[in-house]
Amino acid sequence: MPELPEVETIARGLARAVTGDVIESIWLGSKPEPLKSTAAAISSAVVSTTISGVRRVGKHIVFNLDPAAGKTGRHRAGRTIASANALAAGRRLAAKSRAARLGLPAKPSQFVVHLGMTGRMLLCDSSQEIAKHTHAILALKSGRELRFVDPRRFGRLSVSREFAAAGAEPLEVELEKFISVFCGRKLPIKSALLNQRLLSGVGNIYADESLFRAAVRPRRRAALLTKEELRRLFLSLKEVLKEAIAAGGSSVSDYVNANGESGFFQFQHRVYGREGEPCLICKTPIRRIVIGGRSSHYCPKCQK
DNA sequence: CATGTTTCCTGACAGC
DNA sequence: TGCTGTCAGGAAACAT
Repeated sequence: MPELPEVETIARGLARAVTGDVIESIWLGSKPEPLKSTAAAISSAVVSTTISGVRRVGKHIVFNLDPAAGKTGRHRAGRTIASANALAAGRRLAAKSRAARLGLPAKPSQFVVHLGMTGRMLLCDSSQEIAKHTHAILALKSGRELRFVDPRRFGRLSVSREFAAAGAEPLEVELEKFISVFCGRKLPIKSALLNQRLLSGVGNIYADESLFRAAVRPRRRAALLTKEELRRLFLSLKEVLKEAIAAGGSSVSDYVNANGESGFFQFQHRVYGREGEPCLICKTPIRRIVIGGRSSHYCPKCQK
């Protein structure tokens, strides 16, 4: 399940690998769920653009697209994508943008990917077999392909002019702002951490891990945490996110980076997925409860 | 508005 | 073996 550290790892890998490459065509699967924008809007925003950068915003991967590539001429006639069986129902779109047709200078745009639970954004050689549950393929001038694969279809694809996350970035937010975000919130601190309007990018694993490090129980009402507890949470969250990024993220279900490699932060989890196992500090069995429909792991002795 | 609940979706796994 | 049922979870939609 990709959260901030996993998406950061993927975005960094993609930035290194595809910045400067040109998107020549896009294929979108027949299942409409992963598309937040219309297929036509995605196609016209994406085709014949140069990828000028890739970055993470919250749990989103944002591709910055420079339309300059569209001016250099028509993109090639599309290569036939293999495995027609699996892909026959899809739409292959390589239409020029409206601006390009009208001879207007096209504006930069952004291709935004949310991986949901099981989404992957893989950089593949075009000769590689197309995996089951592939919902989008971006063909690049270099001959490679960016493929969006998502069995559970909780992931989302969209295009935007200036994508911005609603909540604060946990790695950038300052203490004062962090404290004010939880002010007056009656919901459990665990739920508040997961609320993307408050903070962007924190998911179930790092919510549990940061609460353990801060010695705060997940069910505590956010508004009732002391300033000192919020300060500890603030520091713990930044710390655990940085450590996880350094480890290439956590591979708990099927997360892999853009090159299909696993992370290894799952071996450093102190409470997540450790129900019944001894607390690493006091040996008390780690407890698992459900808060807002999310499994939550904590040490009943260390966390108050 | 704030908060709680349901929904989407498929693979993995337990139990029979 | 193979079926059925349950669970996992991000975030939007819906209900309270």
